[in-house]
Amino acid sequence: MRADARANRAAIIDAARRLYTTRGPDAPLSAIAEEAGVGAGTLYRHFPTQQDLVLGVVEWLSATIHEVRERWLGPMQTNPHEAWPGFVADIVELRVAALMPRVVEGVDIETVIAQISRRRDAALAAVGEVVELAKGAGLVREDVTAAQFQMGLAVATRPLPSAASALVPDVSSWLVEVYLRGLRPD
Amino acid sequence: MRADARANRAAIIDAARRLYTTRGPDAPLSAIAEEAGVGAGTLYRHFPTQQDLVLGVVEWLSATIHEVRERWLGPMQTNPHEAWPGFVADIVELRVAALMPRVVEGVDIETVIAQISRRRDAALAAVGEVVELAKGAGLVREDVTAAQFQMGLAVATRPLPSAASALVPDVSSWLVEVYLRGLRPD
Amino acid sequence: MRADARANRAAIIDAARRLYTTRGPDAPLSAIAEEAGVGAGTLYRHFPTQQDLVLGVVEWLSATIHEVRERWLGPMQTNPHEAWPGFVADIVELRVAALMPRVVEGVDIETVIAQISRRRDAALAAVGEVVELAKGAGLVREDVTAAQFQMGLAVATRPLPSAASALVPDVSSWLVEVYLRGLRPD
Amino acid sequence: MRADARANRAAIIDAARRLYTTRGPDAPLSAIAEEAGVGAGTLYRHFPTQQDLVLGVVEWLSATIHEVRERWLGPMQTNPHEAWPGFVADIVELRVAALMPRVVEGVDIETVIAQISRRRDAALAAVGEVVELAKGAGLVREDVTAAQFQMGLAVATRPLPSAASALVPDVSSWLVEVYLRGLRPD
DNA sequence: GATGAATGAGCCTTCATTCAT
DNA sequence: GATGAATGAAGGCTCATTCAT
Repeated sequence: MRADARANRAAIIDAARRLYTTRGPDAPLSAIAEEAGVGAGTLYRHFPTQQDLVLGVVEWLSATIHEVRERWLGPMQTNPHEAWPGFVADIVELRVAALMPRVVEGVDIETVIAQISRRRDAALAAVGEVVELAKGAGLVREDVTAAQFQMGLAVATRPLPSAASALVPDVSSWLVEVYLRGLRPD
Repeated sequence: MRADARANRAAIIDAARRLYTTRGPDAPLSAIAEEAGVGAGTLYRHFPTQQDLVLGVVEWLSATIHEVRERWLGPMQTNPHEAWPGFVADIVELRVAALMPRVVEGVDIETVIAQISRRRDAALAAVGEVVELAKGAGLVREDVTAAQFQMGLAVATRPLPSAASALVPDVSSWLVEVYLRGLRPD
Repeated sequence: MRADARANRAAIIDAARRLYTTRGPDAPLSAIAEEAGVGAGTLYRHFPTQQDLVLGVVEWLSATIHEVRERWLGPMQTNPHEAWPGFVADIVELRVAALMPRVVEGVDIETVIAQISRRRDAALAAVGEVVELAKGAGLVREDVTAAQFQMGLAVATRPLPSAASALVPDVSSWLVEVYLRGLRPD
Repeated sequence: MRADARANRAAIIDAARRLYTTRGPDAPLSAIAEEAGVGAGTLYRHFPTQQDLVLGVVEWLSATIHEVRERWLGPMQTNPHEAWPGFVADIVELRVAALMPRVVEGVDIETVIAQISRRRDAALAAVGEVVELAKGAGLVREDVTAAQFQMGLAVATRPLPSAASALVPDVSSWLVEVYLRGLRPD
């Protein structure tokens, strides 16, 4: 039954990610369990504490960031000015920001930080490689760190309450543009 | 008891504003009542529905934005390059962003939008006057609207979970800098 | 200001009577105060406890029952068979039953009974006079007491939840007919 | 835990029925839960809305009415005059009336009526069979419907505030007698 | 005397978490 | 291992009652 368990684990992480993204950070655990197609008990078997679920989501995030980096490392070396917006778009697509609140809130931070950090550092290193190439191409100031870049992007793309978009259509992509422009050297 | 009631009303709005800013949009109403130094029933007398509380906070916000504009209109005419960062800092200080989720979420939007819009438009007009001066001084691109400026600032300064600041110290002010740089004409 | 106070007192009793009749026994005291056009404090000044309000309503009831008796005593002597249904209809109209739950529930019965009883006895005596005439005309069995008659009528006409009337239209008047028929001697 | 759940469900219905009968239609849900020996959450799992609890009680009522009909159908055929009061007493015993307010009030009537009606019609049909036998024996007028009979009985036996019985001892059974007498053909 | 604001207890409801099957 | 039922602690809200003006 090892295969079932593994599939369940993956389903739960995916469900958590989707629900946090679509329904916000207050999605009930029961909804996650249902979305994953498992019972509440199963969720707790796999992730006894919130930290564990957080860690699971972080693992998924880290792995996916590596995939993005794989995809764009070549293009960024060949033609950085053309590739850069595509890379950024793919990172934005991950909705890191939407996950962040749950990832960080309501959690014994001392405990989780240590567990997260390795994953996070690996992901940041992957992002950093691309950012370095962007610096080389004059797309990003020299003093910008990978962590700053990633965090800034996360903040800029945090989902807005739907009603906000009514006021300023497409804030998010406008803001990413402004952000990227602001990152450039003078 | 008219004076007491008015004081209580103001205390509740202030408490709501502070708690939404510090503890996030899920601050329990009981906490707001306690912070305001009133009973739960008093909160309900003044603000029977969430909309009413939201509207109260929006009113406070609108009034305060006008004060900020009063303060900076002169300096922006005299010496825009020096005044601009100070104006922005004052707007940031209002933590509009921290209030936004509650202002927009979990509320019968159709109903409240109409009531809010007049206040909001007035506030945006006030902000807009200053932004126009900034455009005149070459600090902001011509195609930026007051709504875009304000919303972008709000998103950039939305409070992060405290743990996030551990990773990138002072993200918010760094991000505001990047944002302002990105707003400039090429 | 004696006149004002008296008018307020009457307005409160009338409001209580109307609200208990229309909105049921759970009408909030604040609604009664509003219906009476006075503040909550005024209601409490006149009727410090529920008993007092109950007593007030009972007084109104007693007085009105006497009026009904005045109106029908003559006709019942002249032409009892014709007058009897009219008398019953007038008593039904008082909606004694609708008031009963509040009159009797949630009240320190030991205390209130003593205060009520004199009024009630007077009212029952008034009803009794008419009932005696009905007995003389062969409309009511000899062993029926005024209290039984009144209470039975009250029970038979207690207001039904509105949805119940959908099932059996006009239950109340049908039931009063059956009741009156059941009261007759064999 | 399927067995436990079923037992809990039954216990909740029984508790609701008993509390509505004894403490009136305003019995707090917490009291029902306690009486049933379950937590508040369990009550909500089984009956997420008031409609659901109402429906549960109606189901119990319908089933029990059928049992009563089973018990009396034979006797009513053999010896209707002797059986009739016993049948009526058993129906009275169900305290349908005590349940009625909750069954009908404070409920989205449009929604629940449809769900209830089948059960109710079946129960009325069962009662109707016995009533027809009573008509055949000259105990009930021809124009009385099963719905009228049942509703009249319900109204006549609705529980009185305890203090009312002090005035007229045993109103309920006296009233049922009068009611039955009133139902007879002239 | 009248007013209506303030209070706080109590009820309804949701949801994270545990546990029997 | 999986399931989903049970639990109980909050939180939202109402309303009887008190009290300052």
